[in-house]
Amino acid sequence: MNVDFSALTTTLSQHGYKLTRQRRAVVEVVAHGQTRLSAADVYAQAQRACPDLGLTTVYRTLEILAELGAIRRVHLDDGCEGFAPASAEHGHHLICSNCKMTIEFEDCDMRKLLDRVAARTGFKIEQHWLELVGRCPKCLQKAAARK
Amino acid sequence: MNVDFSALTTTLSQHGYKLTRQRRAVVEVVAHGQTRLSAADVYAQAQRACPDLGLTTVYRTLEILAELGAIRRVHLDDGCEGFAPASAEHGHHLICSNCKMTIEFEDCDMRKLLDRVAARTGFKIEQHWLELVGRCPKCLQKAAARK
DNA sequence: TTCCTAATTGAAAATCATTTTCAATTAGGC
DNA sequence: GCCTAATTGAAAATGATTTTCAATTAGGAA
Ligand SMILES: [Mn+2]
Ligand SMILES: [Mn+2]
Ligand SMILES: [Zn+2]
Ligand SMILES: [Zn+2]
Repeated sequence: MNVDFSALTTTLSQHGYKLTRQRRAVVEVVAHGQTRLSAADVYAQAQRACPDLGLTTVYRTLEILAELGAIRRVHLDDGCEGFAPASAEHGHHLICSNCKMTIEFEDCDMRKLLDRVAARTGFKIEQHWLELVGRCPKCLQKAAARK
Repeated sequence: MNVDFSALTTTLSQHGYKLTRQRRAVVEVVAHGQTRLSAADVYAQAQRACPDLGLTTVYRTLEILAELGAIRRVHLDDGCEGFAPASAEHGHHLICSNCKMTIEFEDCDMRKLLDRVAARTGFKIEQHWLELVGRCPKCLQKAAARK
């Protein structure tokens, strides 16, 4: 389900990127991330493994990872909420509105919908962008128990 | 298809907001907007009707309009791209990747998709967030003519 | 209409996230 | 181990958005 740490570091070097201590630390955090992560989040977590990490490097590394398709931006109503691990080439994210836990899902059969909108508007649709927000099982359980 | 100017000003005052010259100018621009608009875009256009308009007021007014559901944020891969008029209570946007022309569409029958994801993940899905990107008819035509 | 007041305004300052710059460090091919 | 281009972090720059605050104003009350 999650991005694999060593697969990612391999990908990085295959693309000519050096495997620095800083990049490893960032990849480590991203690969095991269970929620969407802002640059600051990643910075805070990765610094434990790599105290002399700079926020600048976090930004730079996240950009590389996004380019490689290992992470994807996640948005909510009020703006960009950060990045989430992306294992699937074409995946979408499902975010818990309470704890922000984030899951990737792949099947998104929207052909009919897309065809309909294309026919009606005359657009040629190139990409779609879908995000779901809801309550994760844990948060549902907690809410139920509280009553 | 578009948001109605006078309907919007009425809504504003019904919600206790004063109808200032500045707000009228912003609403005017938003109501007739054919593309997604950033605060700076709105500022530039609205200033023609209201030269002493301040950017601060544009931000404040856009926030109110978003609250009232008259506009909706639009995102692209690389971040928040601004606001688009939202006439439908539950609508989504279709954006031309070339000219940024933006159209709202309402039908989004995703029940099956949502049910499937919910069943698989255990999430209780509360909202979905869908955006389509493609080429608008005009841009398609131009591209075809160029060959 | 005129008055009054709370809401609204714009300029300037503050804030906040992100990007750029640049000199020092370092990964990894040789 | 050496060398060099890639990488790094601190600090400065940038750019968008928000806050502050004194002056203005819309619109209800008289
Ligand atoms: Mn999809
Ligand atoms: Mn929908
Ligand atoms: Zn949760
Ligand atoms: Zn177009």
